[in-house]
Amino acid sequence: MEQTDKTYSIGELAQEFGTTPRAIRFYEEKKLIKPRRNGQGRIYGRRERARLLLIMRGKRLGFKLDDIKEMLDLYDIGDGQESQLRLLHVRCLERIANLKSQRHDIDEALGELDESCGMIIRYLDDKGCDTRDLKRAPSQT
Amino acid sequence: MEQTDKTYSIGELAQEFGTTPRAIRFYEEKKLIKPRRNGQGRIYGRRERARLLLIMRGKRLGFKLDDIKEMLDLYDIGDGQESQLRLLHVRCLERIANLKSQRHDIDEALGELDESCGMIIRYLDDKGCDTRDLKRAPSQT
DNA sequence: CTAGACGTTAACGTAAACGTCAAGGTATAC
DNA sequence: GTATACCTTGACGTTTACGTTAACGTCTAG
Repeated sequence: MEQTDKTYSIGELAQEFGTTPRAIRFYEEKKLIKPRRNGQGRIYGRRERARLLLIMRGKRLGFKLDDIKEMLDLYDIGDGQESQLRLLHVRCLERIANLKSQRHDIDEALGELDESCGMIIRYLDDKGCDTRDLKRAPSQT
Repeated sequence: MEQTDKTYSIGELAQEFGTTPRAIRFYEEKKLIKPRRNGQGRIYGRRERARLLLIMRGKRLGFKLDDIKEMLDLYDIGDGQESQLRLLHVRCLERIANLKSQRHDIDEALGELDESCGMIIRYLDDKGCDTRDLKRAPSQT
């Protein structure tokens, strides 16, 4: 029989997820997690670990903690699933639209910046300055 | 002879640049602009208007006010120009790298989000739910 | 016994760019 | 005179996700 009830300390989880104890306590303060208690100490089980995983993922995707909390809460009720998944789907679409808009803004800014660089170089060239060093590393990445 | 010394009130400039008087005063507080005074009233001339233009442009490009201030200050000294333009060039390159990195993060998030949407739909499909409405508007924009 | 390593709560600090009062001056229109 | 619109300074509020003390408890090694 395997031990299926492994538990973790706050420090362990922090390391595992590349964050800090402070952050994890913060999530608790924000009601995203609710670990068991051993007196004053916190004990995290598989369930809490899983939630943390979802939290970190949500953060990577750029959701706010409030949004993540909403999703987790839905997941918790876990009954009618369908409407919950639909809401999740909506949230994802919203986020996608948001990100696409951001990417668009970034592309525009990149365009302007590229122009600016060009203008600067041309200006310096005209003045007879040495601009060879500025011409390295064009637009890549 | 044309009147080459047109002046503006704070409200006029705010409107023209699609911002608010509060914001413009804030830029002053941050030493980005220094309008003349008529007693307690602020008077903006062409020079100030031009600076505001640069500020708004800087903001569009995602520079922080501190960075913008640095650039404006350089522009002000306006003597050795060359080293100043070089610094400006560096700032632009930095910003470009930054934005490209951001865009990369966004693309990754978009990938994950797209997957998520797919998973949700497949899951609901499997459960025999009607997902036709979720399938509209795929990935465009 | 004592030092370390880890944990705890509580509460204030931080960054960025303004928003939002409060409380009043000034100038124009009627 | 008075209503109206625009201006002023000053100062605290907002948002988000924690960081950073302070001051103290707990457990294990030596």
